Amino acid sequence: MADYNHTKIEKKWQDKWDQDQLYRSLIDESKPKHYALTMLPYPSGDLHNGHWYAMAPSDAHARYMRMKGYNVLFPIGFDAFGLPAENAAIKRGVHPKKWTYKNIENMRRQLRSMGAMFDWEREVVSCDPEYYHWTEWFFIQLFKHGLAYRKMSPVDFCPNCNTTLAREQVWGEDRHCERCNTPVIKKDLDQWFFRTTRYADELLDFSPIDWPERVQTLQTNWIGRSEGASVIFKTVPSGDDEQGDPIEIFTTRPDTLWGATFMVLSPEHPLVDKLTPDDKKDEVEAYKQEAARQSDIEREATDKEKTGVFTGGFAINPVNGEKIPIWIADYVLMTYGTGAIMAVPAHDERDFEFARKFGLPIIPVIQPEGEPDLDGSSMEIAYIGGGKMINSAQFNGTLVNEEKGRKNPGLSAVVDWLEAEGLGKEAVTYKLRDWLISRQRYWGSPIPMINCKKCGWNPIPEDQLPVLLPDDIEWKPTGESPLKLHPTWAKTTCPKCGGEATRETDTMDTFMCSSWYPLRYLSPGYDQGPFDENEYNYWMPVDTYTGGIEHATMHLIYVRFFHKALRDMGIVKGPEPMIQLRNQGMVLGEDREKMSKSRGNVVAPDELVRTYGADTLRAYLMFFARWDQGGPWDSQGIEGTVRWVRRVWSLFTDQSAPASADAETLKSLRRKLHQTLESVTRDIEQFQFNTIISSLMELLNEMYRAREAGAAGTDEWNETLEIYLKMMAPVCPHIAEELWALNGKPYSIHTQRWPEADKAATMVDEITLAVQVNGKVRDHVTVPASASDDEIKSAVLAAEGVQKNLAGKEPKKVIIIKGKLVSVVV
RNA sequence: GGGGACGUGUCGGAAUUGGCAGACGAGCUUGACUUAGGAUCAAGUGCCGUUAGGCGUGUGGGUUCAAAUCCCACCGUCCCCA
Repeated sequence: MADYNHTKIEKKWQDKWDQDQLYRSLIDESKPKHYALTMLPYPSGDLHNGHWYAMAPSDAHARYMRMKGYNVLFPIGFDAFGLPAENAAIKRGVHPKKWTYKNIENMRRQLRSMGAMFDWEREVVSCDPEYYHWTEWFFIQLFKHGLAYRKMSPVDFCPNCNTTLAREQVWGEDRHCERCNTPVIKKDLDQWFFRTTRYADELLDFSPIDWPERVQTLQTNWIGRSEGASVIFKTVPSGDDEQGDPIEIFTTRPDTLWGATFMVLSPEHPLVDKLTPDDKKDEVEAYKQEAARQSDIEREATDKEKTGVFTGGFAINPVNGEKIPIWIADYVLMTYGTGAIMAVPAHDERDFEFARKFGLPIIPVIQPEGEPDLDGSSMEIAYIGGGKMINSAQFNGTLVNEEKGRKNPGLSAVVDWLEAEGLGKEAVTYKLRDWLISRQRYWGSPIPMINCKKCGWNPIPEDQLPVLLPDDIEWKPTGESPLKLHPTWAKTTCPKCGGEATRETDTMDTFMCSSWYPLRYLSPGYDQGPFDENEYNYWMPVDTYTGGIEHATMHLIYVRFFHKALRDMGIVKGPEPMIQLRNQGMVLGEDREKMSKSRGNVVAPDELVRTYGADTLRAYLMFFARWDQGGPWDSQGIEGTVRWVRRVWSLFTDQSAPASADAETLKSLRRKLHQTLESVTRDIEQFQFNTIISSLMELLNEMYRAREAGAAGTDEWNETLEIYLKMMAPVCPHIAEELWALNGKPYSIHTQRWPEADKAATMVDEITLAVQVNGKVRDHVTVPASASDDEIKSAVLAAEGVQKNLAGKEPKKVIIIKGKLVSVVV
């Protein structure tokens, strides 16, 4: 038999599968559907090992589902808008469009070399006008339903490059520009937002979906729901009786209102200037400047030395009429709650530190039961726990526990009272913010909006979509959207009054493109809408979604928000777009660092495919680490997988040994086969790819031994060969197909049914039990599988190792774990 | 600072979720074949010990007949925080 030539075999079958449209996925009502989706790549130009690591196992799972009898859709496409294309244009003068499509061309070739079951007829490219037509259309639908709105918002801006920066272009603790290292500043621009916050509560409900606990935790923290109350404080700016603007605060602890001894505003709070008398202005202004320089994480860090400035203004605590000073401090963020807090130093760590540092009064209002009375002047730390309310007028004695929100009796009672008195109301805030989608960029989907001096902002009529990106653009990093500098593009007429008007020149965040791409795969050429209803009804929702966990708080929230918004507009159905989510880990370089060109630790899959073949690379990627954890690449380690594939080849192509095996050999071969089938089936369903390969290796070793014992040619042997290839097919599709054909089986192995394990074959006649005496293994006994507890017990007590260790004593207890071990307690 | 994940041989990892720790593979050692070996095949490989046996899943404690797995404290590593 010929040697294993992976290059020839892989080419041969890829061509044949292509020609036969083996992976074309069409609606087939006679079969259950399975929509398997892997996150679409950004066309950076080179498919890296991370892509293979994500996609090859996903493909194996999709192939398994197909063999299980599902009609499987496993599409692929390109998330093709984005900043790198524009950077290439600025640096090298290549047009983003040209750069992107050239990269896509190369990546298509690389993706094909993987031998995945992608249906290429369904490929989508998000920068195609046929695609972004509908990205724009969705924007208009969101706008029409009040989910898109315009608001002033700060952007990161590099004063040296004179340009707005994306978040990923801002680096380091000091937040500097990636290109020139200048610290960035904030600049306010009018921008478009989507109302993700409207869905905050629904996004917290994961009950309809099977997503990893970790992603649920990340999203829950990101959304950051907290229950409490909003309370209005009146102000007296200069300390006399003159009425100032009221300040609304949000607190999760309204039960501690009586302990509020001062108030803290975020330095950015709009009322700061009004509250500050002239003699304090310089000091306050200086502090504001300083605070603006820091990141939110730094500002919120509780281990940081507290800083702040007294504004000179005062507020009236509405529950007791006390006049309390208003400070500003960087630990209060304008972006959370109302940007203002009441400070209760006795019961909040940060307020406590602040009060101690600046000598502000500390009044305990919660007394822990069974403890000495708290004393504000001698307390060493804030008391956070529950207890009885004190110093709180009519609420004295009310119980406060550690629960949050309404579940806390004291808190609930105070909220009811605040509402009855008109002093405040129950409130919920979220850390989640509305999604800012404007980008001052060229290479993105245009925002299909027109601004008219008379009629304001209106969407472009839908029959005029898509708004096309112009090709003739100049590349100057000016800080403005390149579209703004185009001489004619922005000039248009108002769709309402027909007068002169201008187009929106910002483009959309590319997460907008990826928020709906599963829908476009359904019918990529469809021009009557974003997708064909028939295809939708058959395929959606996505059954299995795979990709990196790094998208947990971005793409994976946006895609859920988007679906829920579309559902409320009647465009899609169901509570969620993706039922099952599984995340792979990351392949690190051999130096255990993240792979990157600058570190020079990148492993190129093209080269590995050339050397070892796609099948071996696929198998090794599944074998070398836990899929959900990832790990460092080991260029030596792949040799084990190389040997395995070669040994498979060699066993299947050389079966010349005679058939003269004894019954026990054949029985145990068959037992191992069906045990392996059970574990491989279980593992593939649980995305535990590494143990699939180990099980197949173990079975192969057993097969070699059985062949040595003369098993070749027997029925059991032939059954083993057939099932072995079927189990191997999802992992190594090419070699499985080749050996299948060489063994004279009907094309294609990939349309075969996944075999069912023969439960009876996995059973053993005799079982060997480990025997423990006082927790230590002292002997083993072999008993018939059908032995009763009494029979096992007498066999165990007769065993030499047990006798020896009992030393004549009577066992107190004998615990029998069926099929495993027996524990004798003396 | 907060939130989360993790810690098993020289290395990657396994352990059917409380039941014989170290499957499978890499590496290493020895041997066979060989002009040759970075090919292939065979045997061995957690630590201590000549054996009997003892010890062993980051450290210390606890629960249990039984703990890598559950609980508590500590140490360490990694990830996330618009």
